[in-house]
Amino acid sequence: MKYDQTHTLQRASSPLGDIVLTSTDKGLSGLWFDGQKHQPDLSHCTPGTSPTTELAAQQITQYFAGQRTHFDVPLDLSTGTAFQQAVWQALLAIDCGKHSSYGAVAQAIRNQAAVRAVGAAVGRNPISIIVPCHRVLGGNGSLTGYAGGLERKTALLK
Amino acid sequence: MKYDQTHTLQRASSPLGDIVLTSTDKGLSGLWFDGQKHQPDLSHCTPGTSPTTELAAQQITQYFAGQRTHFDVPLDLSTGTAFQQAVWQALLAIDCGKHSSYGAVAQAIRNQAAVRAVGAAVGRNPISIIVPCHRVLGGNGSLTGYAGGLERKTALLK
DNA sequence: ATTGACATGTCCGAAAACGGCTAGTATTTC
DNA sequence: GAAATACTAGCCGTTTTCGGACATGTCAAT
Repeated sequence: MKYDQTHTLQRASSPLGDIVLTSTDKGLSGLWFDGQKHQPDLSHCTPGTSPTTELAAQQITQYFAGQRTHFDVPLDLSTGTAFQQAVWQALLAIDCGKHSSYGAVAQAIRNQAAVRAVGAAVGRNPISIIVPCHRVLGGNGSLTGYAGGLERKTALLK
Repeated sequence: MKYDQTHTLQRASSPLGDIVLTSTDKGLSGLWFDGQKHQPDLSHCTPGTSPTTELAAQQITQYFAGQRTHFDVPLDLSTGTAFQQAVWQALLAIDCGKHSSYGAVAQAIRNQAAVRAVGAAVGRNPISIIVPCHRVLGGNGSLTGYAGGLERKTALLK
């Protein structure tokens, strides 16, 4: 996946490491930990800030400070396929403090059998933290994987 | 083994501890001492009473009072495998006051060699007391085991 | 075009373990 | 010697465990 020049790119830092934010005119389009897995090619983005990235960075800071459990930044998830968007939308329904499983998500999008595909889609989540991909555990409650590293996943589940 | 909602579940008490009775429309399907071994999952039963459980509870009371040596409650043993049902049927043929052995039961069901399997089946007897699993002793007349505890077994052999 | 690898979960078959045993040999006891 | 224990190895249905196979959507690499 290549993000084009219409994406604004801003850098910031967090207790769990530096992060990168990107946005389009439709909303926040990306949020990755530095050097995490599945990070797309951002070389064509125009560095800088935008109201959206600024707002997101601010809310992320509050979130890590424990002063926020819910985000209200406009999101632009149009980069994914229809299936991926459905999965990511389902993730947004998991409230702070709750968990889910890959099977449950598959059920939520009425595609019971696509459990494995859900796993792949969750892994490609472009907006860490805000789209709570870290709240998805294995069916038996076990931590399974995280594009940013398992230690970050456990930290986010505090 | 899981007992479904079609089973009615009633509680009662006896000199040897509290007991649980379950029934279907075909007859009494279970009778266990509270918390005994091999008790199946009863969480899906509908609590309440039925003519069958009432009758059984009444006859059990009489039995413990020494006023009864034989039961005539309709039984539903369909929960077990074919082998288990055969064993349980064989147990019903042991009159009050008499004993048998695992080997003898094996012989009774024409499966001479399945002595050990008989032991396992006897242990899973779903209807304590009425199906007299406590009257089965070791080949040398020794008490061997009882899902509800050996002390109950000796007490029942009074 | 094809293939293979994934942040999984379910199902089915085969294999192994586990008993409310027993009869047959060893070892111990008088 | 005889009689009490102790260990052994078969017996067989059930239960538990384990190992594949499979389904699904995407992406990266042939």
